[in-house]
Amino acid sequence: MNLTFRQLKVFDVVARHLNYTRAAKELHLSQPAVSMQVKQLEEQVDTPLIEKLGKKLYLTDVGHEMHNYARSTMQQLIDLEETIVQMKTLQQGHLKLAVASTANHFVIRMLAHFAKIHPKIRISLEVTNRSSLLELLDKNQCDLVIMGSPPEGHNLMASPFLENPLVVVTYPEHRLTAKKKVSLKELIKEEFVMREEGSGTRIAIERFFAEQELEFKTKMDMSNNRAIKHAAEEGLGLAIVSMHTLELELKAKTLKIVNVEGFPIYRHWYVVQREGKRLSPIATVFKDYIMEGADDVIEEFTAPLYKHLEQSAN
Amino acid sequence: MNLTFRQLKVFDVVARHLNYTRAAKELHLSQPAVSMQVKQLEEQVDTPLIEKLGKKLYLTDVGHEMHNYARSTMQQLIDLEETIVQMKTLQQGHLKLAVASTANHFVIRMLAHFAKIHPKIRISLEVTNRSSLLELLDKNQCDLVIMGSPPEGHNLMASPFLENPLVVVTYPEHRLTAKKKVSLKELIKEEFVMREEGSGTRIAIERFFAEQELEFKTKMDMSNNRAIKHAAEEGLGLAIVSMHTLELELKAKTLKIVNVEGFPIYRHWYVVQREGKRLSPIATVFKDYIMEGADDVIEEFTAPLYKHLEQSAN
DNA sequence: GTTTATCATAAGGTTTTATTTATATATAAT
DNA sequence: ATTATATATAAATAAAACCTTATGATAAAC
Repeated sequence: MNLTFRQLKVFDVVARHLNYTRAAKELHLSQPAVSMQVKQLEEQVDTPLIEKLGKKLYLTDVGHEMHNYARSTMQQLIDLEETIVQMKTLQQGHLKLAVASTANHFVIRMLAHFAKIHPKIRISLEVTNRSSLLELLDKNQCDLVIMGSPPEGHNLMASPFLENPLVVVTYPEHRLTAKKKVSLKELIKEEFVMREEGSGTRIAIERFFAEQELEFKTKMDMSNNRAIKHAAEEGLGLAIVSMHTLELELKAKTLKIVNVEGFPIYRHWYVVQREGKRLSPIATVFKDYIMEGADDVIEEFTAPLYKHLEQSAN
Repeated sequence: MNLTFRQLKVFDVVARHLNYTRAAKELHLSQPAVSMQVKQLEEQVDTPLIEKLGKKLYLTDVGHEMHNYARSTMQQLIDLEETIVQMKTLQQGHLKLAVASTANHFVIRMLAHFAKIHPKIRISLEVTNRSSLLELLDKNQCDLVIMGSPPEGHNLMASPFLENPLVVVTYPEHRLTAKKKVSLKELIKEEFVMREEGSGTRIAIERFFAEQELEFKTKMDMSNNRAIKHAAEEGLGLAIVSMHTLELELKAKTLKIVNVEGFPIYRHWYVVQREGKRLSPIATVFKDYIMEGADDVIEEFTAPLYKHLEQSAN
């Protein structure tokens, strides 16, 4: 059976009017054109759909079935069109994000704002570690990833959108917090609580010390950023973390920034996507938002943090 | 937007495989043919449906929507086809009936009429005794059975559709036929020609006399209704039979109804089907016909009979 | 009986569609 | 760097779909 939408469309009009001539007028066609469409449809199902008694037309039983089908299918098509338009105009859509756990906190802030601007958009957010992020990108299971130090050469396109200061922190009573300036030599006498090898933060820190031709002592390493901060609070060692993860701890004064020479280490946060990937409309908009439109929200978030940074230098 | 079913069909296969080459194989087409169908579909909605990252294909969001639509519409089309085939079988179907021999005569009248309404229907009619009827039903070898007193608890569904008067008959010159009213006491002095034990008619008669706490004398019993009537004509005894079997004999005046107190015994004719059996379309139609549409034919058949009944009372 | 309205049929032509082969391009694997 | 695999593009063509005009047929209305 090989129907055409044209046949269904024409048949629908005929079935509504039960009159070929008037149907032809509605369709701006000649009457035979209409008759032929119906006839072809009847040939497809090998059954009469319309029956002529005297001068009047009637739908046969099969004709009624066909009419139902035609209307249903055409309505679904209209719905589909609507959905597509909505997706195109961002009144609908699904934004699939994944973020590094260290970025979680401030990304959620941005998302809260973004969601208000686009209330009908559905958002999925996956918070996970570096390797899972890369896997998600590879499998095309998310639109965009936000992370600290994207690897190169993975067919990825990374755009920095915000500086990401790494700072040294410890519990407030630590003797170094009282100092106006701590030299690197002094610093490396301390023991550190670190992110695991291979993590973005760890790589950045290793590179930094390597450039200074210094080595640091790792007391513990763990993969959870919150656990690291907690360890620092408990005095297990100094921690080097993104300042953006410290909002709560600085406010509650459970941690304090140590003003070390050469710190903060300025890295960046990146929006990452697969090279060649055509972003969905909503993903495009979100990326633009991150790169340009979210300044206010970011400012609001980072300003208090930078204040703490200034304080540590006084 | 002017899609074609072809595009949807091809797109569905591609969406399932996410691989043009394999889709082409399934469709017995060249690979470019497939690519082009998809491309045309994309042009229709003016949005990419499939995206290629590296060597792998993925559906876009809109692609997913389209895929849903395609599958839904095609499934509906399959359903429609099925429905149409079923409807068509109404015009080429096969109605398999079985009737109790006593019902034979008037059922054939109905069938003659029904066959005129549905000229392309093939009809099988089996006329047989009660136990064979039940066996046919049990083996699902017929659609419907028409009989007098369906047994209960055999997973059967029986619908009464016509009253079935049992009357006492004998040859016209019998002394009882002259009487205006014959009492039951008088009746049981007579000898009877009966249907065999276990037959529907016999069961009904036995029940009737048991309720009256009377006993009747069986001179002969036989399984053939026509033989019973013949025996009654020959004066071997009174017969109690369904009035519906008497059309010829009453007309030819070879038998006459005796007006006995409490007679006729009103039983019913039933259409019987296996419980849970999905009747074929044509069987459904025939059952509807019996239950409602055949009134005229039945009336035409029974009216003369009831006249004979009235006469016997005068 | 004639007219009118309506559908069916036929012939003809234009456009669109479906498909193939051949070839180019791109990616991943070796 | 080369090869193998998959998709994209182009050109050609055969088939079909679609529509029109002209005409025939039928039933109801006048």
